[in-house]
Amino acid sequence: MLKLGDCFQNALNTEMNEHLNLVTSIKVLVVDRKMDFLGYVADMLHSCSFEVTCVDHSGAALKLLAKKKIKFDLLLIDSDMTDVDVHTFLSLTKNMDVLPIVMSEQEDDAFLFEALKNGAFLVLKRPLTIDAVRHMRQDIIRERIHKHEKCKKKNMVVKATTQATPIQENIRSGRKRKETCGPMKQVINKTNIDNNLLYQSSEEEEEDDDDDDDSTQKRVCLEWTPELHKKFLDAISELGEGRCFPKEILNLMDVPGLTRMQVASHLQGWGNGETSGAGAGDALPVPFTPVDIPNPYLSWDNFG
DNA sequence: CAAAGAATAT
DNA sequence: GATATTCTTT
Repeated sequence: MLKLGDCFQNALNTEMNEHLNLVTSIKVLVVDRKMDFLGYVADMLHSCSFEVTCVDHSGAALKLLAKKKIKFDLLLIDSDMTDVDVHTFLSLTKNMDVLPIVMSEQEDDAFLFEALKNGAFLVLKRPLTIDAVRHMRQDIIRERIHKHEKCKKKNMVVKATTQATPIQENIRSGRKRKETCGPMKQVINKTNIDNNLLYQSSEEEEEDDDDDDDSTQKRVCLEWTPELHKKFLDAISELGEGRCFPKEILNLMDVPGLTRMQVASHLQGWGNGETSGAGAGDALPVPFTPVDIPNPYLSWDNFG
């Protein structure tokens, strides 16, 4: 027997579950090279019911973020990392779906500005206080609420538009890819991030790559910021424009977390454009000195 | 097999 | 249009 009140109760329950989902299992990745501080921060985060993963250098952090095995809400980075400059690190995480928060000893505006410009959500003074952590938690929850509401709206729109269409199962346009029979390409990459991982707390979170809460997970992709691009150019000019291979560029750039593929892709895209021409619209005032470019066909137009 | 480079896909 | 991913060649 269904009483009128039950419906109401159900609605209330689902709403409560919704809220519960939005305020629990907030995952944070902490990056700090100092172990003791890492422990201190982790404890504090735990006490505010965060799920904490700690890492002692940025390379490990970038790998974890790129793998997307765990969907981190928050990235807490110490400003003085040995392996890479914070601002570079920030720009690397720009398009990943996390809120980056920088912990810093410094308080000057120059630093603050640079960090914020590079995508930091907040810059906090060290040592972290419990209050700051509580605030961070609220930031995340607010973020989640906004996302959730956007999602709900989107779903409603989708439902409305696809009302009467039969479920056309993915006949992807164009040619079919990899329909070849034979051993599936299921090479499990043995990534050894565990070497760099100090510890992972909370449960062992083994969700497959289905979307957990919020549907579409944003595709992460690297943004080639001017800083990164400068490193790239420096590497190339050091190698000589003639023979510069992605792997060597990668090594020379020495940016943790950057992959050879990404460099290759950038090289391809960059190479298609103007290669150090007579400065049509070069965005960067990089003192790029081309080394032995064979250019026997200088424009004859110059001679009338 | 690994890496580069070209061709596509997102 | 920028970046990623896949395919083909080296």
